Order: sequence, then structure tokens, then C-alpha cells
Amino acid sequence: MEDWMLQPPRGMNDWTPDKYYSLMSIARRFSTVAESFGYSAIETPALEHLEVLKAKAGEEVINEIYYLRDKAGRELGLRFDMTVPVARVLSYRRDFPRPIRLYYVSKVWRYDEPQFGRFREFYQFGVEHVGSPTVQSDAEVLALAVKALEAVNLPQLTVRVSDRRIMDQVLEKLGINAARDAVLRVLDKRGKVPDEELVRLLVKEGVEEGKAKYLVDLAGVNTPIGESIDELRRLGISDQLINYFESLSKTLTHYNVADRVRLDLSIVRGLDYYTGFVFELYTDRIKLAVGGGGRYDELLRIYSGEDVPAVGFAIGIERVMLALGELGDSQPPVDFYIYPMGPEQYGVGVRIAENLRGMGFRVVLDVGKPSLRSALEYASKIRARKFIIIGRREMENNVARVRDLETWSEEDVPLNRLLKQ
RNA sequence: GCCCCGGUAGUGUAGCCUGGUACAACACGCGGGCCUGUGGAGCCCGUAACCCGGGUUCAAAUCCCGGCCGGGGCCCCA
Repeated sequence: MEDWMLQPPRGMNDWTPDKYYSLMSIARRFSTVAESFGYSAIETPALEHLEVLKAKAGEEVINEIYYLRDKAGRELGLRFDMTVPVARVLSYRRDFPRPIRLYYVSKVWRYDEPQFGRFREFYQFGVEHVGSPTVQSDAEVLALAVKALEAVNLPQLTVRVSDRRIMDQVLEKLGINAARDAVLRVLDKRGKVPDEELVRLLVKEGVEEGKAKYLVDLAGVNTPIGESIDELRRLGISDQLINYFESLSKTLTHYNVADRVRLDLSIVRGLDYYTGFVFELYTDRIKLAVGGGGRYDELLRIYSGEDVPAVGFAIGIERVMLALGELGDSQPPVDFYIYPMGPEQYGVGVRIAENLRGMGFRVVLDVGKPSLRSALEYASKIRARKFIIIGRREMENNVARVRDLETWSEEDVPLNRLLKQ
């Protein structure tokens, strides 16, 4: 076999136990937080009908879909997020009482060029909160995301929130006809390219220079959510929206997460389907966002035909792991390693192993290492805590020799203690 | 779509700039021995590699070209 074939496909990872346990422990903590908010787990097929995926994806995302034709000629694609499959499921399960609270820890696939923190196959933890249009829903979802990341001790977590409606209102007020998406796209570059360059790009999109400068200034807004109201008033945002942000801020304060949240009007989040509140999750450990989300009240219509309000987020678990460094959990140790000296003692070994397993211990039974020495060495390497020797001498006295691999001490333990029910 | 870097035993590295001193070194791993029921340490022995194809040269892991593969940056995103 060629060497390159032995590596996983580009952009994908082999989750060997040494790494997989940190991933699972993070996933478990996330799930625990989601369930504490009353969210239920959902999973769907990795493959979807290509048309279902295309219906939501923008032009750029379509190019990132892994697709294939099955033996019956069906065109299928691997899901690139969980929002689409969940929307599809909800479109035929109208019986779920609303609002529907779902969470997932699932693999998704995107045919991107791999880079730091960017993979072709990766895990997302996320929630979909479907059926409620209220500010309370937005706050709940944002708070859940923050609590989840706090539960894995992600350092220096900050949330940047914005709202599609703010820019929409401003654009309308200024009478700017240029394509909204194009303008948002330019403003999204703020911080990466100089402001003067942004102005120039906006002018190129057909925006007058004065208005362009105002827009760039606007995108520069970055204040703690608690102090954002005055800022929004100054910008001439409608009372309705200001009230929204006031309640959002207040509710986040009650959740005790407001101090992590900033209003940052340069946050745009893609081009596709967000209709209101949007947010991105950052840590100072890595440059990339570890997650993001927002409200998409019109997305469900694609599948169900009716507008259903919805809000959600997704967190990239590998990115969280990168940000945490080596802090994750490792493979758990083995509690007992049982070594019968010979075939005559193997039966007793099985019975002891089964009894200890029944008590909840992790037990490895030797399957025929050549010598006691090498079995001991092996047990030490797999981080076994105790090593049980059963040989002729022990059997004659109805005991087993129990060696503590951590303290290097040894004692005889009566067999009936190891075999008691 | 554009740009940069890299590819040496199973793994991680050294050597490459300044071609020959190297049947390529070190660590971990793996196999065995010292050691016949136990210090899992230590020592010894063994195992196993220069991505592929051309070129330059008396001589290439080392320089040049192409390919394949990988990593990272821009863009975009989790």
C-alpha cells in the first residue's frame, strides 16, 4: 500500500484514543449544558439529497459540498452543517410542540482547503431553537453558548453581537440602493483592511463617499452590550430595535453573561440566511471564531412552506480543542489487570474479571503474554492501577496476589473476596 | 482562485545552507537477552528510512526541474 494511502484523506483526522477522549469529554460537557436547558439531542444521516442541501447553500457553499451519485442514480451530498437537516426533519414533523429545543454533536463536511483550525470533516456542537421569535429565545441561545464554553474552561471568552436589522435600517435611511450583501461584505472586512480602503470599496459599489464614511464609522462600533443603547440611539435606530437590545442586554445580565458580550456592528456572519440578531464566539487563544450563530426566521420556509422563527448556533469542537491546548482529558486508566499464570488458572481469572466488571471496574484479562515480566510491563504501559497474579501457589492458599502498580506494594487477597457477589 | 513552506526507519527529530568524513544519527516504539513466578528501572543486542521521476556531477538525503502528497497564509467559514 502506498504511504499516502495510510494517511486519512486530506483535511480529516483519525481520532485515536489519545485524542478522542478529549474530544468526547468536551462533547459530553457541552451536551450536559444543553440538556440542563431542556434541549434534546438529535442526529440525522450524514447524507442528504443534494437538492435539499443546495436549497439553502449560497453559491460559495455549494462548491464545498461533497457529493456523489448512489447506485440507484440518486444525487446525494454530505451535510455541511446541521441546520439544514434539522430544518428538513422539522418540516415533516409538525407535531413537535413549539418552541422546539434541539442540540447536536455531529460531524459535518466541507470541501475547503484545509488550514489551521479548518478541516474537511469536523465536529459541531450546536442548538436549534425553533418556533419562537422572542428576544428571550435569542438571549437563551446566546447564554447557552457561553455556558457551554465556560463548562470546558475556554479562556478569555468574548461574544460579539450585531443585528442584521441595524444595517438594513441604516441603509434604507441613507437611501442606499447598492446591493445590501455587497455592502455588508465590504464592512465585514473591517479591521483587516484600512478604513480608507473600505470607503473606496463602498464607493465602488455605488455608495456616495459621505455615506460610505458614515457606514465605516458605524461598523467600527464596538461597545459592551450594557452600554450599547446610547450608541444605537445616536445612530438613529428605531425605538423598536432599541427596545430589543435593551431587553437582550437586561436578560443577558440576568444570565450573568453580559460582561462577556459586546455590540460589534462589523459582525456580519456570512451572506446567507440570517435575518436578525447574529453573534460570534471568540477566545484570545486562537484567531478564528470558535463558533457563531443567530436568528434565521425565513430559512424554514424553504422546506416547510411556512415562515417559522428560529435561532441557533454552532461551535467547532476541534477549534475549542485547539484553543484549550493540551488541557483535555486523556484516556482513562484500567483498574485491574488480571494475570493467570497458566491455563489451569484462567477460569478463575475469568470469574474474578467478570465479578469486578460487574462492580463497575475496568478490567483487562491477560490473554497469554509470554511471561509475568512482560505482562507487568504491558500493564504498566496501559496505565493499569492493580495487577492481580493467580498462580499455583495462590490457588493452593485460596488467594490472589494483588500488586499495586502505583505504590509498588503487594498483598495476598482471599479469592472469596474477589469473587463475592 | 491566489501565495508561502515542507516530505529522512512505526512515531518525533538531526543531517541538507557549505555535495564526498555516513552501508545516514538520536529518542520513543517494537523483538530478544541479562532474569526459570514479578522493580514495570538499568544495561546489551536486534529491527527499520532519505516520497516518485528526470537532470547536474567523478560523486546527490544534500543542488536544479517536474510530479504526487502534506502543512500554513489570503478569501471564506466552525
